[in-house]
Amino acid sequence: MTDKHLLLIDDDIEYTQLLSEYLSVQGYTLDIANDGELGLNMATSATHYDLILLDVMLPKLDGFEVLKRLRTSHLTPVLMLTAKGDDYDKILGLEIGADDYLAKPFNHRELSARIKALVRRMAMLPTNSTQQNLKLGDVELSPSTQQVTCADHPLELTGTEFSVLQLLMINHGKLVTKNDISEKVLGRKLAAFDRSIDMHVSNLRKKLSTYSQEEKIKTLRGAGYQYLVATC
Amino acid sequence: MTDKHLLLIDDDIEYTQLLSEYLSVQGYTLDIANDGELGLNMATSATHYDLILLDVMLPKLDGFEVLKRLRTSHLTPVLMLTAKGDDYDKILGLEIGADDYLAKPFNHRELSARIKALVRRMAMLPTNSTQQNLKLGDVELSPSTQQVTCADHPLELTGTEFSVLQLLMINHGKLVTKNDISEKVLGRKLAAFDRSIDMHVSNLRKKLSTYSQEEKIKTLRGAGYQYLVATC
DNA sequence: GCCTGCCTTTACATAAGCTTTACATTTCCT
DNA sequence: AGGAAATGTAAAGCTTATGTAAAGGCAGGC
Repeated sequence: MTDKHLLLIDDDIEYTQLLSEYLSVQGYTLDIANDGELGLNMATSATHYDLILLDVMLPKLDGFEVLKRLRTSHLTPVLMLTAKGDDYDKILGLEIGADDYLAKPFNHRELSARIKALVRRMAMLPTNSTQQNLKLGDVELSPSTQQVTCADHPLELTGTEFSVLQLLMINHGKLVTKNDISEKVLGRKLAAFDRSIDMHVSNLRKKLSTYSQEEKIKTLRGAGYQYLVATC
Repeated sequence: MTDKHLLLIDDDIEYTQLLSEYLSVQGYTLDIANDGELGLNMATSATHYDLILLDVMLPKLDGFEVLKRLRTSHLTPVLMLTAKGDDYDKILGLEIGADDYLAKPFNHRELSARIKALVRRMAMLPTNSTQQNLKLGDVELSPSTQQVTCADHPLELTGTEFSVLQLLMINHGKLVTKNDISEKVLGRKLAAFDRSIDMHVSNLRKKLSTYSQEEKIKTLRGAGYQYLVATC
């Protein structure tokens, strides 16, 4: 039913077996790593995990260290587990980027409920990563080369224009508020009377219109902008 | 620094005062509701909350009920609090849509860490994604795309019209007073002889009637308006 | 130091849409 | 029925958001 892919990093082999069975029944696919090093490798591999269950006490690389290193490159949600009921541990874990924390021994149904809650919430995130190539209608955007083409003609975009277009394309069909654009692209809150975003959008439209007639960026007055999905 | 807006729903006034102070220092803006009904109202008002802290034991409407009703229209993250350490409660809360659960008495720093973790994760979402899509009869409303369709035909609504319709649809079957509409949509009290709401409703009706005959918005004279539930 | 490119600000025209006005119509009360 | 109050709505008025050209400013490169 759920078909979500989880990674469990825990050195207690008996325990992992048990959890594995329990979570399989719930409809999750579960991979297991019995030490921190392997766990980190798997977590950062090409395999996409929807959620990582991470024990704190681990051989080779402890849970905090795994989390810290994972967070340098990945935003995968992490639920930490620990034998200690130590508050300090909890707080530290959450501070350095864990999404939830559960002290052993825990009720399996609580674990299951917390997993479900996290997965449910994560499903709301836009699926596209910022690394992915995007193609919508006659517009193609390639993050690796910073290149955008419209009807096969390359466009000369500035870095900011590129980022704005990318954000709009990732969220195509959806409203993207000016404040979101400002925060994500310019790294600052939208101030009153700040017209920068309008200008970048205006410039984008001008460049996009060079090789294509159809309107691509729609204004939602009082709200923001929206990249129109191809109607064909 | 954070500047995040939280809503605390808890009837223990002393306790809320304390938490309020504590969280203010952390840089959060905190609104407080001392009963479930008020809390639900505030949570569904035009004010956007980044996170709701919800006690289970509440006068008028208990925490579970508040959460259930909130979730019919909003996906705002909720952290539940409870005096009981009851696992069953926790699981129930998480099942019906809470994002986290903390048993009282808790370490303030743990609360703070969990809030931070949730807010951090939620910051990755587009702003308007915390509102549910609504569908009643042949009318569909989608906050993320700011799109309303009637019998599968898209309607061109203004921002205000959209918000009025959303409010009416959220409270379908119930009376929504003009003052409520004015406060939640326009952000101001309804003044005498103010006909704005009437006009917005009038325009809405006109647009809705384009593709559908049945009356959708009923006038309750002297009181307000009501979105009629589909009779089929 | 001086380009050069790009982001931001300024300024103004324009358009969108919210509010007000005015009047017709309906409802309710006595 | 008569009248007051509330509502429906077209149209005018007004406020504000937006589009965009042009000027200003800032930083990196040569």
